[in-house]
Amino acid sequence: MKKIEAANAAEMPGQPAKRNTPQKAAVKHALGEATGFVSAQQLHQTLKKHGSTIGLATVYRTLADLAQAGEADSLQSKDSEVLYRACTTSHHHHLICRECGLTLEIEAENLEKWADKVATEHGFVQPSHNIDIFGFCAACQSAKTESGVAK
Amino acid sequence: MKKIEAANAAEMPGQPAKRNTPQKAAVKHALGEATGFVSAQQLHQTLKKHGSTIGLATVYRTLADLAQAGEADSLQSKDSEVLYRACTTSHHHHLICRECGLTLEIEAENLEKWADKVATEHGFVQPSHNIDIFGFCAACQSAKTESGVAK
DNA sequence: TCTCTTATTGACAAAGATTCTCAATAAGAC
DNA sequence: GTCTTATTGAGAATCTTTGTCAATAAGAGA
Repeated sequence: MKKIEAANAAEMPGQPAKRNTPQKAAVKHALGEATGFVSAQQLHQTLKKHGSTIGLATVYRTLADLAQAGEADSLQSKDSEVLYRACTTSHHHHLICRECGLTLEIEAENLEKWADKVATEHGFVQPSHNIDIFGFCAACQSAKTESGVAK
Repeated sequence: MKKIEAANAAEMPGQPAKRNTPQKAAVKHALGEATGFVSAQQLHQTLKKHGSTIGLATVYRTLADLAQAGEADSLQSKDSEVLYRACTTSHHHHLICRECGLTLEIEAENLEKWADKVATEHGFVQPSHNIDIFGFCAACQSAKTESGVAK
């Protein structure tokens, strides 16, 4: 509590200089390893299973940071928990298997334009959108059919 | 606990015959009155304000039923709570104001086709999708500009 | 390399939404 | 009217997520 007026010019206001820690690296790595969307809880379990002593709060904090930095996408599951996934930073959408969680990134330039157009037509500004497609992937589909669980 | 083997043939399996109650009607009515998406908590507050003694659990149960019956649409808010809205049972999407919650129903036939096509192309079956557009409606926009809170 | 500031961490508490439990009530059929 | 049982309300219980705070350690400078 000695230097008060030092950090006033060199840094972004409100961004106090991030530090690289093994915990962040671990979360990032674990997220990259996951095949589809995973919850913070799941990620925490996985990390512990691999010997990490990382705290649950840290996992939440790191995921929130990644999501804000655009390095992860988030999504609400049916069970009211938030799921995360490592992603490219460019804008895109997802095709997600309801059974196994397999996730494909899809692009849809026309869709972006359509969404913006609809918003503008109705007088809305700063439009953003949520577009995700769900279904059963080929593998899960045949697995289901074979076991006779046809709806 | 006397008759055990009676209800085996006449009723749908697992659907024990719904009953009409004033509580259900009240929830349904309150949901219809709301202008945009509302949470179960909000709805419960509203109902209490109007003199109803309905329980919170009942509101949750009723909303879940309505959503399942296709009479209400649900949506996850940023604060990890589920929002509901009375809707037409036909398939549609929403254009939602981030500020005041004003909600417009929009149709997009081409979009439906596109979503199904993308899913099919990647081997996915039984496709469904989540498409919602957010933005600031004209009213909220001008309110913001006038108060000088331009981003 | 050593020191110093302070961002970050981990353990736990706390908040908040949703679900569960269960005795009491009342809808609908006979 | 009677009876069965779906439904209700109140509160407990559960679950996810966020906040708190002392202890730790990353990174810059000496």
